[in-house]
Amino acid sequence: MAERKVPKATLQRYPVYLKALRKLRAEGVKRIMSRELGDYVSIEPTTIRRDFSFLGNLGKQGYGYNVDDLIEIFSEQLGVNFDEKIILIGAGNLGKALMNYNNWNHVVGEIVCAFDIDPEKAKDSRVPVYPIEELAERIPQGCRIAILTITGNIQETVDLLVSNGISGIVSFAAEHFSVPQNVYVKNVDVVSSIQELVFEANSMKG
Amino acid sequence: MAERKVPKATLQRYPVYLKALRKLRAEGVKRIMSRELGDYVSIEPTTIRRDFSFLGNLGKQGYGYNVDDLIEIFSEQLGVNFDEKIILIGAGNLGKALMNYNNWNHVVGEIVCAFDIDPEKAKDSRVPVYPIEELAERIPQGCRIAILTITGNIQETVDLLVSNGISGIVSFAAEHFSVPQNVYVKNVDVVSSIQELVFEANSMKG
DNA sequence: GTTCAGATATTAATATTTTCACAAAGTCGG
DNA sequence: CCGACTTTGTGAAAATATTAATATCTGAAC
Repeated sequence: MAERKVPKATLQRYPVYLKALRKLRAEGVKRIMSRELGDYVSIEPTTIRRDFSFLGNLGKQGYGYNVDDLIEIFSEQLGVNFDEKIILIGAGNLGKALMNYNNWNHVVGEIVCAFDIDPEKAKDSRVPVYPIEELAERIPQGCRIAILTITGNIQETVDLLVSNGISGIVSFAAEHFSVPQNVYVKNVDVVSSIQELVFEANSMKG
Repeated sequence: MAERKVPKATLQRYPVYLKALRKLRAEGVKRIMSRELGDYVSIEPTTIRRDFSFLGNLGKQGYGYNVDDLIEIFSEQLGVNFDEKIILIGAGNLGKALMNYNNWNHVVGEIVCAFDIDPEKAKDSRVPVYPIEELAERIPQGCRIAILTITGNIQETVDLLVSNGISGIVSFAAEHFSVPQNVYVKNVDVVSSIQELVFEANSMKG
């Protein structure tokens, strides 16, 4: 029952659950039922139960789920307790905003250091900023995940990251790039998001 | 053949195509086949052809697609030529970074103005920042899309936006909120994205 | 104890999305 | 201008994902 492959669609909802559960716990909720949680995050209770079932028998019939237990399991699964070391590529406006993002630690590891073509321009940052050429020597041991906020030389930079062991990239880059099969990319792209919304809005009108 | 409802999954790929096509054009590519484009963006050629088919007969048999034509069509569909007026809610670190984001204009409209609880703190910004209470009177004519970068009072703020005609929200907020059926929300969440990557990375290991 | 209401876990049914397979249509070299 | 070749567009099949239905389990009340 556990250990089955988690569907992609399900995986995308896990962080939503974790966020909601944390919020609920902060409000003092100790126990929750799939229906309540469903109302809270706008997801069908049935979908929630199935999503949970991939991680084991998390609930009890006639009772629901223990909020603390769920948080622990999801935290584990989503890397919160692994203290993931993350590097940031690009220390411009956006990069700085990400470095200063509070609530970052203890949620999904931390940004350990940053790299930029011009490290001087980001002197007042919370983590060390190194020149991009020093990536190979400066990259932390076991680092798998990079956040990309640069605007030029994307493909070249991505190739460099991949050849240095990065297997997950969160990209803010407007430009497209290619990666090998075993590397995962999540695009965090405001422009694309807006484009989707515009398309939706326009098809409503028609 | 056109005018059929575009599936959600397809819609999410349109911005990917547009980005890739722009890149290809910049490289001098005039014409492309679904297989090539598929290699480029890691999407099956068949999927690409079907995605395209919702917008009409864009290609020619035995030839492929004209890159310029595709770009024009996608730009149109995704609002690039509509000069969409966008408002920004929250003028903190992230909000400022978004305002200063270059390449913003001519890609999907522009941020016209911002709103914040404390407009004073963002005096040096590129667009006017108004107090959130003035939203109703300051919101631009025909504005449909808002970017949300605030951390508290989410639901209340969202309700205000919706009641003032906003039908699309790009949210950077960590917290979940509810919207009516006819309002679309795209969540842009770095932390969630990283969590997904960590989960993937961990299931690779296992 | 025993019963019963209530909620999960899971099987079956439905809906959506992707892929296959191929006819139709246009290209391009000669 | 022809005809072999290529690539699209699309119905049908397969694979995924969601929802409905049901069997099963829990815990509290009596």
